[in-house]
Amino acid sequence: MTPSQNLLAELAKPTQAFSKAEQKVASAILANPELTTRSSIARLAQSAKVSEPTVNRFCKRLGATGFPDFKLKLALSLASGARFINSAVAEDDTAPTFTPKIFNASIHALEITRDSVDPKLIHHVIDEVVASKRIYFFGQGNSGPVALDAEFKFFRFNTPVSAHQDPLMQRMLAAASKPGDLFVIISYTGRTIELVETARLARDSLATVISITAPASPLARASDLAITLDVGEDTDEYLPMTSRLAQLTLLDVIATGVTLRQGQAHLPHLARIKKSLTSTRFDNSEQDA
Amino acid sequence: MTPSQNLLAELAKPTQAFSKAEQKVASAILANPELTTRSSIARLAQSAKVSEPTVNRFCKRLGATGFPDFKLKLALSLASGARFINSAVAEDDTAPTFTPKIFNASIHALEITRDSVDPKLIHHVIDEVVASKRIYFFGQGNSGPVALDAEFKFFRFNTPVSAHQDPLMQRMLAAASKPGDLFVIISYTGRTIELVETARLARDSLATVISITAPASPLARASDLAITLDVGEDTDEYLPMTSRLAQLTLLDVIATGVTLRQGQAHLPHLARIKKSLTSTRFDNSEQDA
DNA sequence: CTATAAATGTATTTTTATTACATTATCTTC
DNA sequence: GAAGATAATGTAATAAAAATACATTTATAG
Repeated sequence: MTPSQNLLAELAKPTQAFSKAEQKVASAILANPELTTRSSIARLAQSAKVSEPTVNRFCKRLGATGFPDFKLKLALSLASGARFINSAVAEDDTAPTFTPKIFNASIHALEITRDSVDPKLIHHVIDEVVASKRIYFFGQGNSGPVALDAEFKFFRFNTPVSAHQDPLMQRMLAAASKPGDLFVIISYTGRTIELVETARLARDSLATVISITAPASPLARASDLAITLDVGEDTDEYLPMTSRLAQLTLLDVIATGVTLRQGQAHLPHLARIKKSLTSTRFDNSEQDA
Repeated sequence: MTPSQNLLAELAKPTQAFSKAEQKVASAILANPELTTRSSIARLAQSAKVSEPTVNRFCKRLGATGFPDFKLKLALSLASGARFINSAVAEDDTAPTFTPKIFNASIHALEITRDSVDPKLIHHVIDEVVASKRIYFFGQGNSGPVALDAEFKFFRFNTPVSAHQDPLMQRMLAAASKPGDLFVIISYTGRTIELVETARLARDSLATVISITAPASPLARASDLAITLDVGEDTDEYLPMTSRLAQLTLLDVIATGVTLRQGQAHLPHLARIKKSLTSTRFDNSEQDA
């Protein structure tokens, strides 16, 4: 663990072996870390009621080369992690307070996912997508729109692709599948009975099944490859499903990987698609009152 | 625009009216911004081959109170924005390298949006949602799934809600609308002709139109309230539409705001919805081989 | 060209941070 | 529980860094 990344947490940690004077410094900083990053050593020493060298020693003990370096690291840890400490939405929140909280929660979910995804697995998934002759995206409920979004994204490739939310349709497609078909099943919980059965049907027909779902869930186990997300949510009544964003971004990653794999060969195809949209748009310059 | 948020971009901007000596300072900083945050003014002056006061003036011109403050702001913009400066996906990227790039681009889009959204506007939007008798979410293309996602989200409230992607259906609904109806139109470009016309039809019928779209776009002008997003993308062939994530999160924010506004009154309603889903799921403990 | 203004640099002062060393408190051992 | 040792803290001096005032140069307009 790098001490620079979480200086604030380090300061607040009760297990820290600070001496009396150092304790004072720590609380003075925690009282207003934001201000501290713009203070002089003299000001901080005064507000902590200790001498300046004590502050300096305190900084060095925490891994900084001196006070300025400490301020820098404090500012950085303030910028990254700190905001999340109390980001639960409360009942008395108003627009200015809950708006950043929700954005931060979403950002946090993406950071977690970014740091936990296994690139090797992504690589394998891309292999499967490239090798497939047909792709189906399945999702129900909240994951339905995600599947639909994936359809738009993967439409750029020459492989036929479709998204389905209807359970019966999903079931029929899975039962009628054949080798070379790829099913990408998206489910936050991985416990939707119909989707798990659909996965089994597809695999019985020797199609490939990839899921984006919860770790160690029935769906993950029923798939050939499972990208598992553990964003950990649904606990707070007010905080929304941040997992969709992680799922969407993951699909972006896969689509990008496929694009890169296919190389320049398909760029004309993309250009044609883009061109087909221009007539539906207002010109960038033109006007309407 | 806050100069603190994007110091690096500010430095690199070619339109900046820097004098000769200041130009030197800018390039010296850009050559190694990371090092600059830990340099003294003397060191930077030397490496830029200018005098120390020139550096100091340079800092003040860019909105800092002095050199230390400038370093702080530089460090902050380095912590947030910097990762993205060269995060364009390159043709020789592989899964381990492009995966974090794409996540970072998404995170960046959310950060930008978080910092640019006007909470007052959000407040007004929530007012409209709460006041409405019926809500329609419209989107086409990539924004279609966003509209659909919103439908799921807003379904929790007692107000009837539906999402539509079909242009004809959208048009008919708008034409047949009446006061109390709320149309939320999602469009990244704000230039889709059909959606703009739909917005006008709805307003002609005295319904309310809120759009989530590009600033100063025809759609924004045709709406009662417009939440504008300027994520700035679509330039890189490989990087995906990060704006959808911003749109989705924005809708999360609005939904949360409505939930908070309605208070405890509707919690039983939510509980009933949650309960209705349990029978479709595998039990958390139970198993299947 | 000259007058003027803008830009840059030099030298100085002020502020800030660090170091060396003295003092005080705390702990250990008999 | 007192003497010696050790750690913690503070005082005062020094060094480093930054900002200022002012001089010089360079560009610009008439």
